[in-house]
Amino acid sequence: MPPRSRLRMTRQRQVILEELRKTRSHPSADELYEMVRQRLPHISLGTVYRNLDLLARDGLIRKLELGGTQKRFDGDTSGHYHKRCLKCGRIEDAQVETIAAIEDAVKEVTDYEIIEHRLEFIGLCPQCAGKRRKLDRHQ
Amino acid sequence: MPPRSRLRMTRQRQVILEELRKTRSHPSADELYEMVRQRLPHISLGTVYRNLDLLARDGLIRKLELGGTQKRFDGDTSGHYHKRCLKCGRIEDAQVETIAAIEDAVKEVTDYEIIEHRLEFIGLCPQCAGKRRKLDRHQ
DNA sequence: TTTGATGCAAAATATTTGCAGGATA
DNA sequence: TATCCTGCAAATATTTTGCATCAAA
Repeated sequence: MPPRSRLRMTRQRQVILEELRKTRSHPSADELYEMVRQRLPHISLGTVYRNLDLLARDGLIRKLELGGTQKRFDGDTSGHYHKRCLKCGRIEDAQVETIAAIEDAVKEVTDYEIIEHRLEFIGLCPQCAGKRRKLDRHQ
Repeated sequence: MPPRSRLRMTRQRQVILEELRKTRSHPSADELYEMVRQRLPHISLGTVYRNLDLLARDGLIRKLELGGTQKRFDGDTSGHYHKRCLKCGRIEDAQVETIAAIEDAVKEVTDYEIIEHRLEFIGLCPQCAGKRRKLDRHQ
């Protein structure tokens, strides 16, 4: 039997996990740091980074490696896709079913051992698309 | 008519473009810097970064925002997917057709203006998978 | 010539880590 | 009580930028 997780459920870890699960905004480490600081004013950013990494390794959360300069985190570990706004960087869940069969074609032709896949839709969120249209009209 | 690109084809820019198109390895900025330095020993890393950004904006190359800490660059701008090794970080092209229809379902239910999608297959490359199997056997 | 581009170095961003003291199981 | 964890600060890693000079068109 594989060794159980050795993670202690410290106050900091618990609050980080709760705050991340409470939001749908896929926050970056420093955004989450600000959220957590409302409840634990003395927590350090280093602790947030360390815990996000440990929680992700443990499968309790997901570390997202999408566009932008910062990594983002997702409290929802169920398989799902994301959509991302090119202009404001917002990331939301895509409301479509995951496609299990999508890996089949690759598995047939590749020498890789495929473990999972990631699908991301890229475009403009309603707000940013609206702004752009207005600008287009006037320019 | 949209304004033509204002990019001057400097020696540095040209060599960066050539070296990137010459490889299939999706190099990071500093890897490309080393490659380019073989031909232009005095080029600076800042110039490489600046040019990669400009060339990507201009659509001559692609900036890849995949896993890992560094951004990677692709001289092949045709639509294609990638596979990535979890262990060594290698990124290769996935030899499967792109699925144009994949955006249809999202477009139906989303308020986003979808421009493109990105699909990535994640797993272990043959070398790393092989190593792992060997380790498994002996441990 | 005009104006975008370069090299250099410093700055900005994002993340990781060493360490001494503290908390969890 | 044995470890694992935390806060703090320093260290890394990656990318961007100001500026004087250079070079493409």
